[in-house]
Amino acid sequence: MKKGQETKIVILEAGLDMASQLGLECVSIGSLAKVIKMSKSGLFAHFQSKENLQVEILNYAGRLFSESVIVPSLKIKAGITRIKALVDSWINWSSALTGGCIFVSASTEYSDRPGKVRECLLRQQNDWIDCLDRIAQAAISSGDFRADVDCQQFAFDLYSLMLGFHLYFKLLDNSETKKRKEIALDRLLNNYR
Amino acid sequence: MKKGQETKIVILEAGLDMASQLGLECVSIGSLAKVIKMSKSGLFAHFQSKENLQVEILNYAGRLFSESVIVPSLKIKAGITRIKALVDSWINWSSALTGGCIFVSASTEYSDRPGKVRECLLRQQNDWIDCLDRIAQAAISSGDFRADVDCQQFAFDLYSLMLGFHLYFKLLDNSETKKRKEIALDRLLNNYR
DNA sequence: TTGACAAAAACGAACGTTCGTACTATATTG
DNA sequence: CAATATAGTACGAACGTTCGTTTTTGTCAA
Repeated sequence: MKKGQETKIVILEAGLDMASQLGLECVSIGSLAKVIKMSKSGLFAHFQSKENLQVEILNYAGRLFSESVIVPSLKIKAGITRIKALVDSWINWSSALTGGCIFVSASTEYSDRPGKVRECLLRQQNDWIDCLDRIAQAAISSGDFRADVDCQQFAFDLYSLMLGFHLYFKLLDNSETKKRKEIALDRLLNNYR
Repeated sequence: MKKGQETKIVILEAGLDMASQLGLECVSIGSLAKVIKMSKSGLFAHFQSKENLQVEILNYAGRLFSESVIVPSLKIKAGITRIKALVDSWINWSSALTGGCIFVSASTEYSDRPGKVRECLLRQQNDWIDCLDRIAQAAISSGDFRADVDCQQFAFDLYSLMLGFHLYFKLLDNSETKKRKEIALDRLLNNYR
């Protein structure tokens, strides 16, 4: 790999970390350059604009999410087992980040900020919901879910649950959060069985 | 009311509006002053610091939320009727804001930002969860909920549902969101009945 | 393996603007 | 007339971005 690509990865890694703590909008080129000990202008040259940097951080996070959450769970037998594994790796993903999940924070940050960042995020979120839909379909095929299950409703229910978990876990630091999540998930799955 | 108090309300109103679109951290004193057509320094004098401004915006939002969501629903007969009314006014609350719900965005913004703003937000969120808990307790007393219902779990479930609704509604602009919410709410209530 | 050389990458300085905050002075209010 | 409220000006720092220069890298001939 060429030198420039290596540097870019270092930048994106630090950028993701910073975005997870402060939000994408507060990732400043100056502070990011300071963290990885390079010059503002040298860093800037890799992206040509702050907006591009933000989009690339988001895409970098998307690749990581795919690698550590989606791909592994698709290797597991379809159905409830897969869904539970997915939830586990999903939680690990957001726990691994210094701050909160970047997709959660970006979703609130950019719901009213037109531009490339918002468009990128929207694409990612819709893809993710489609992915959840397909996982529910596979659960129908495997016989774990009833045949008449509304897969888009499943996606909504599961995503909602994870958002609740994220709030309780990251902001409120509630000690019973894992238990709450477990109960809610069991109830959710029972409703579709 | 004194002149200063009137001005302060104008500021907080505009500040809440801006915070709902851009997030509390991006409410700048300069841009806010421009919006309400007064000088930066004149506006600043009301708060002595940006942090105080943010805290006051949050408390202003809290008072509004209490007036338009909590108080009205407590006037309704306890139980399922009250809960449904609460959800309705909760949705109206976040629809009325130009951007998203300020509590949702602030929750992700300040989960890793120590300071007065975070402390204020934490207090509000814990109060709100306690409020949901008491509403569930009242539903038990009224006979709508089973006696063994875990009220804190109810709070978690309902808050999760609302967070999902908020994401679908504000970012994804999903046309089926209201239907999804309705289905999830009915299922939630049935589980506690 | 080395030396030369072009391409790529990183740098430092500066641009104009905005940030939050601190002062002092002028208007407005009670 | 005193108290309160608003305006004006200035500050140092940080913002994103541009520029020209220097350093580092990869390639190819010797």
